[in-house]
Amino acid sequence: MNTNNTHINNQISNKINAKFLKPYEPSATEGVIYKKWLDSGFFNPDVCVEKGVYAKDAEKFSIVLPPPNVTGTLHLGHAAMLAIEDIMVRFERMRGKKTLWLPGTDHASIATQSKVEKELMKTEKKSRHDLGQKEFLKRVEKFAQESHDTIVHQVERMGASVDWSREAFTLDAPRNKAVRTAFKRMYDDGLIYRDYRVINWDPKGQTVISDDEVVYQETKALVYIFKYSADFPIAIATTRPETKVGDTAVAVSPNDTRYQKYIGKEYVVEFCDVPLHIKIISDDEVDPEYGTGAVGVTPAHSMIDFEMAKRHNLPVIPVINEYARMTVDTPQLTGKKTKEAREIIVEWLKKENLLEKEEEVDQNISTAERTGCVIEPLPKLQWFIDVDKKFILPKSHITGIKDNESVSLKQLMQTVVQNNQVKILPDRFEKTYFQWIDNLRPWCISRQIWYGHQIPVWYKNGGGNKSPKSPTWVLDTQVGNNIQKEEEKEVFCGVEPPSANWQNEGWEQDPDTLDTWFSSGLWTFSTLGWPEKTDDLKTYHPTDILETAYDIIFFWVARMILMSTYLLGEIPFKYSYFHGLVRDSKGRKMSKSLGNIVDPLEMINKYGADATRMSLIIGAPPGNDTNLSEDKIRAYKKFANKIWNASRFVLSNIQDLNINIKPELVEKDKKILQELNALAQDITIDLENFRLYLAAEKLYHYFWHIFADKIIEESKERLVENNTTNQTDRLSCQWMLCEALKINLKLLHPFMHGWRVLPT
RNA sequence: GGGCGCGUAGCUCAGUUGGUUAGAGUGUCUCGGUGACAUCGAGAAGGUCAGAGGUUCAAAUCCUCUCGCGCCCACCA
Repeated sequence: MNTNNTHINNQISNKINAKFLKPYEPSATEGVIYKKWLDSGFFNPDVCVEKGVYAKDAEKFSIVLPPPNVTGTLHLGHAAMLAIEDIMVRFERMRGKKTLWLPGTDHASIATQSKVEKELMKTEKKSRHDLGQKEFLKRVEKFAQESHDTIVHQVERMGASVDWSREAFTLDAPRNKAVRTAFKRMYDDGLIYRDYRVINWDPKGQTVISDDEVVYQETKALVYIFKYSADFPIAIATTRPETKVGDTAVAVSPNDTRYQKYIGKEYVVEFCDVPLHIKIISDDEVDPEYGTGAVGVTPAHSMIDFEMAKRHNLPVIPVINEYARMTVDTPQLTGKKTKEAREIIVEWLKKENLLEKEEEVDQNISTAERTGCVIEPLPKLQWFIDVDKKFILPKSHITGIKDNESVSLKQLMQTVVQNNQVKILPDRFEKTYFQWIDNLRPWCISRQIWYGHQIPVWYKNGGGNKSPKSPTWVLDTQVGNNIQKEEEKEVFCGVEPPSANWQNEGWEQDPDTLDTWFSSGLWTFSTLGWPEKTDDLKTYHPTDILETAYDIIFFWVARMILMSTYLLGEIPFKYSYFHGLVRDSKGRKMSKSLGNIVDPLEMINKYGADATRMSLIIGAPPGNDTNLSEDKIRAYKKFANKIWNASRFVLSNIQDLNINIKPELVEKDKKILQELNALAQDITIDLENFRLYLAAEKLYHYFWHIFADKIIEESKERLVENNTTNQTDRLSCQWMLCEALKINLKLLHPFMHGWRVLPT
């Protein structure tokens, strides 16, 4: 900033009599400095323009803070994120750009709700249903508020120069309006639709989750090869015998000579006292080489089988419910847990001599990200976003896509990265990104969670011509009936309810809430006031950099690109910079169960925020995981102390220097300053190219091993006061030291916020 | 099955587009000094840069293969 030279000069001249504690005490300095900055208002670009810090028409630079979940406290990953972004922001601010770093928090629906549920069960032995929705939500909001306050405090302690006046929350009123607006628009374009299909059900969380929230875990499983009955011609294999009571077909490969003769035939068998009607079908999906070359088709409890059933018009018979218990109507199975049912059926198979083989295989079992519970695929009516459906994009700022062009969301997501409008750093993650899009299926966005944005859709009995897609191929099963009922209802989707008096007119709002990533996807522009046409939106969007951990590239980064290109016709950010995961000193993931979580606040208290920041920057190129040890943080506390003491030395040796009159410099000093300016150039280039880790390391090395070890050491002789023989040299040396220190501190400022101004 | 990354000093890791004796922190050893700094200074030991082959005047860096480790994605019952 243009004020800084005067500022430092004043500090220097005022310093003489000031207390200059030794050793350096970060806790005594950092808080004071941050407070000064907060009070100055310089974190707010409007204030900066007002005070003339930079011109009204200065180039802008904007970053939105990835909003931390209000599920508790920040961890070292957040600290790394704050450090990196603060460096970027302070660097650009110093270069005179109109800089905005917009903070906020995320309601993280399912994560927050399950956290509170867990706590409730632990302390009061109650479920959320025991409390009721209203009371439960009160508890969640209270918890969220407390977490928010903790997080804000931690962000401040890190020294993050965010503009608090613009703080946002993914579940506050303006963001809710944005969510409803986005939903409505997608609904009208036919991109959001309601469909009946097999989804990922989390029996513990009692909600559906998206494909991305499924975590695969390698386990050993038993595969059973058996026949439904003694006179059934084909043996099939399964790892889940309990689902077989829901089978409606056996599928074989169309070219499989072994089974040709059976295709099209139908069998009625009694399987573990359950009557089954099995049709033999042929489908390309079946691999004749694998297993017995024949697949038992369970349309209700397998996504592949469900699709197969669709193609062959097979009945869908659900036999497992939301609590992972059997619903099939036979005394020995009804109400049993799936695991128990499996044992019963295997026993029955053995008894009937139908089990041909049993072998152990490696299997990827799907579990829910948040609860860890094994996923139960169930057929359900849910809301989805269609990523393949074409729609008209009215206004496009996207290279290669014209106004009013017909495109799909997938195309939009692919185009902006392909044409480099959004650059992904490090670029190897581009491959990951494209691979994800290629495999992308409809995004399930509805959740049976209480905490979140309620779906802006209302239903009314009667009317009913706006019904969702009819699953005509579903037979008259229990679930089929439910669907029929839903279908008879009139559907209204709107930013606002169907009428002011909707409750009394028989309308009911959809009780489901939205996937938390739906609202996160809007973050770059919902925070700037969208759907309102605000100045902020005009000035700061698209943002310049989105900086986050690589593990949310799909959840968040891709969804932001989706939402922004669709709703605004423009990219959400120009660069997507990914940092790695912060692991413990042995390279393990930090987790509660391992007890190796390092609390950033504790490190800040012990070593200072600047030391903590430096330890997270140096040796951490984009995208690489870093192992962090306390030793490393301690090392940078020593560095802070070094800066402090070097500054003390310089200041106490230039007391008789008139800093307003530049003396004639000797060659040696000219050269030193030239070299330092070259370093400044070099570091600027590093920062422009996101090589923060290199810039920080170079600064560290220069300050300690060149400036302190060489330049200051060599200056000691030259500074001797009674060295009257060469006053010119002494004066030159003084000036050089003062100048070099100032430049060093300026260069250090983005990294170590405590060194913006000299301590008083 | 597909993709990505890693293997550099005892330990944890840097090394930007290939270019002088390969660096940092930490640890070890010797010495110094308490008027910037013991959260210190000077110096030392310690690396066939996983292995093999290739490209090049020149390779830790580029290419191929091998070994070891980690991660992500995928509807093989």
